[in-house]
Amino acid sequence: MKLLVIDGNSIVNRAFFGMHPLTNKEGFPTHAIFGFLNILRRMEEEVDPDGLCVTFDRKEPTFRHLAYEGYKAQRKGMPEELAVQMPVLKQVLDAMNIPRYELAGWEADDLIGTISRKCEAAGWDCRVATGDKDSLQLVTDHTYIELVTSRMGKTTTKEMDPASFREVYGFEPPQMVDLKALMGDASDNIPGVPGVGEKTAMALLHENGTLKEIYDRLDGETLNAKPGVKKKLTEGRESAFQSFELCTIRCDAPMDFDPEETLKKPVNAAILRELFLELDFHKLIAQMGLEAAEAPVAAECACQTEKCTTETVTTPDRAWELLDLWKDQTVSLLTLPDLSALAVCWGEKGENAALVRETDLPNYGDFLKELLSGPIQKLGFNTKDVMTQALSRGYEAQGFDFDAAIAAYLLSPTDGSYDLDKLGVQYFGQAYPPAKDYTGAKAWKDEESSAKALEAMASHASLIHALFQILPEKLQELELMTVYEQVEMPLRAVLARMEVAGMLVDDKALDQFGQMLKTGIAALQEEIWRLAGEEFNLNSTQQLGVVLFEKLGLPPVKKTKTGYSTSAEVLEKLRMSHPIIEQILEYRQLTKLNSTYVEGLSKVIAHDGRIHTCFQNTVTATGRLSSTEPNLQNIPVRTELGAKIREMFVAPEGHVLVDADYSQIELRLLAHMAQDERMIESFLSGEDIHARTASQVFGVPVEDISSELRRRAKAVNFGIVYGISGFSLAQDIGVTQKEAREYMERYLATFAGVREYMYNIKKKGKEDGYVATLMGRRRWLPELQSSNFNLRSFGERVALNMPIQGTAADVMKVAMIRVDQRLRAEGLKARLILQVHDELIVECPLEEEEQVKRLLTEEMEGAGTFAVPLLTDAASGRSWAEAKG
DNA sequence: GAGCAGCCA
DNA sequence: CATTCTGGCTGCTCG
Repeated sequence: MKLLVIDGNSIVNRAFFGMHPLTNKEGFPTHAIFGFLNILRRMEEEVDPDGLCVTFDRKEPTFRHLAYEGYKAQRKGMPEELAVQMPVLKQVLDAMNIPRYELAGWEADDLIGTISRKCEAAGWDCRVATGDKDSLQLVTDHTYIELVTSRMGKTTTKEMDPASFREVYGFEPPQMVDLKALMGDASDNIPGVPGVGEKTAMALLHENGTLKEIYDRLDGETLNAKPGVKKKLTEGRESAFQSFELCTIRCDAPMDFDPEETLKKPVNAAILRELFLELDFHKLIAQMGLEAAEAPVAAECACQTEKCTTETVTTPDRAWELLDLWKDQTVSLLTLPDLSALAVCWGEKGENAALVRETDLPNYGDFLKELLSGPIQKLGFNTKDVMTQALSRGYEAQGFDFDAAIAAYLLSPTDGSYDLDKLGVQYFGQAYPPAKDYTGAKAWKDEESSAKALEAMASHASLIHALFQILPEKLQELELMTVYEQVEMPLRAVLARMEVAGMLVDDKALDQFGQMLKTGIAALQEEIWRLAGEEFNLNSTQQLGVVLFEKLGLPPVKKTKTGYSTSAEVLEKLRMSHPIIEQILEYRQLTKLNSTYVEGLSKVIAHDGRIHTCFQNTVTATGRLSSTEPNLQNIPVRTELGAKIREMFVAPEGHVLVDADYSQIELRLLAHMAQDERMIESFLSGEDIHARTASQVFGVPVEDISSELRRRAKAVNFGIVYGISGFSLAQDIGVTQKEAREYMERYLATFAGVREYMYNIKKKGKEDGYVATLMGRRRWLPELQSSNFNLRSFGERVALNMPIQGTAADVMKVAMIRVDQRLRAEGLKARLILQVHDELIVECPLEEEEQVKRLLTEEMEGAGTFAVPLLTDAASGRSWAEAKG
């Protein structure tokens, strides 16, 4: 076991003086608290302790002051700005349930010394985070000092164990006291031996070991030192020994301390959230998952609060006995991604756990099939992946009526990941073994780690049980049940079928295309090297920057954090300045296509000749899906050469791909949500929306709109949905900022409903703390409360965009469920194989082509009813390129 | 692993 | 006053 002790005063001082000042919106200074929490969180991550506590000094005089009136005499009290933060910091620590220790008459150092020795006595290791080098005297084999230093706003820590201490100082940790007794310490007003500085002190210590020995030898006239030094020592004797007393950290402070009491406990999320809101620590609220915290959680988790009964199932008899037992109850199930091991929990609180491994149980496959596809009601986690695995084994998983990952995602879609250990802390304030214990690369490498992995799986499975007790209620409260039940849950099976179906690739053609690219790349590289006059790594932006902007002397248009920018945007501006630029742009295009698409895709073609992407349904902040391994949602289309990649995605013999996409779905939803009469009318008229916008905004008849005006209107239309600024619009369409602002102003004057919507949604977002889609999917927006302009502006853009992008995502998901349902109901062989945000692709036999086109159009257009119709374009062909129409 | 670059809706 | 348009994923270099 390991304890992390934070030297409160020392760290808060580092934070206060080492950081740029910060206040909340009322002007109350907050950066000492902010910095302290950052350091605390970082130390916790680095040290990974079992227990955690903080010590503080008190303002009362200590025994040192009483013993020596000069002690720390000239030291000033803390600045007012820092002093006012101390009580709030202590409130925060209390809300985090981190024990803090302070004792009148004693310094924090002494408490740390005492705590460290009591820790060691209890068999614990101790880590002390402090900025104070005096503490180094405490270093032992079981107590290390995490020395925190801050410079230029950056804090770094160095771990000092006995070895590293010796390396730095050349003597043993306790000798720190002797050193300081000799040298003194001006800042603490400790005199030491007047006239003896660091060099002399070090030399004396190296030769004699301790202060006591030095004086013993001085008295016995065996001390090896210059006469001057001996004189100073003789005169400074009393001062030296007094300093020795003052500098010695006491390890016997009168305090009751048991390391057990520092074991991590649940944070009081509700109080902590209040405090953080008050302090404007919105990012911390998000990082610690406190957005939805309202009241302390009542439910508890069996495996953490009481002993789980865990068994390992190794015989078919017992396995089938359990299957029979589970028929009448709801069990929670946690599987490895490849289903090669699983944990099942059952009982009132999930207090019984069964662990099953493919390697341990004969007929594991049959057991798994019965468990997944049989009548047992299951609570799961990432159940779409389980469904995919089941399908690829030839049967359908069913009875998964709860998915803790999806529930947690809907409750807070910006958390990034939903590992069960994280959810345990977030919702129960309890520490769980990390998910890495069973998903990590080395999790099953030997018996010991396997045992650990199984144990972790059992406790996580019981956590799913506990989450089932509270998350549905929260979904209900936050009006997320509709999206959960009507969209996300039924969508899982659709996605699983799509993943298993995959998309056929013409690997021969892909390979040929790659050969062609490689030839082109080699030629371009030679030519670029020739033009540059040297050979260099073209893929290195750094080397390229040197060649372009130093050797060839081209003007560096833009800089990045690390040097010159060589982005396409910059190169485009330099096109006319040097023939090399053209070649580099060409080279970039070819290498991108070859490495990301030709080689990237070739790597993931499965044995069936198809590519099976993985759709992520708990990733995006807006409710969209994402696609990985590979990402099939970013296959090139804009350039002629890039679009060739789409020719490689094909239908099998006798089949065809049908592609349908929504036409301007986001703008249509904006028209609906803003209830903007003019925009609604524009869509109802059925004319080209961008030309129509141009006509309305620029006051020119539609038939007189030039392609340039249309292009600009289109950019404004897109920009509005993203919450664009004049600057970016100007960049986008190549006009001055002034003109861009004029366009926006005219646009908003024309579409007054949109202007009002933009204002209202930001206001509502700020009041409610979140924005939502028409179906109720939410995104929390603490950024809207920020006093930081950039952060707040970001929040405002998101407030505008999320309801639109998110509603479009909801509509598409509903469409997918409907399409899948109808394809199956009508007994067609056609199957959905891909979704690209506003586009669906179905693979079907030739004879179903027309029927599928109609079906797709009907189900997509009928997926929602709004003030304007949803329209789709559908086309078909032998390849994706052809089907795109 | 961070930063850059570039692909998509 | 600076800062500047939403949401994603992958490949490459470099420390």
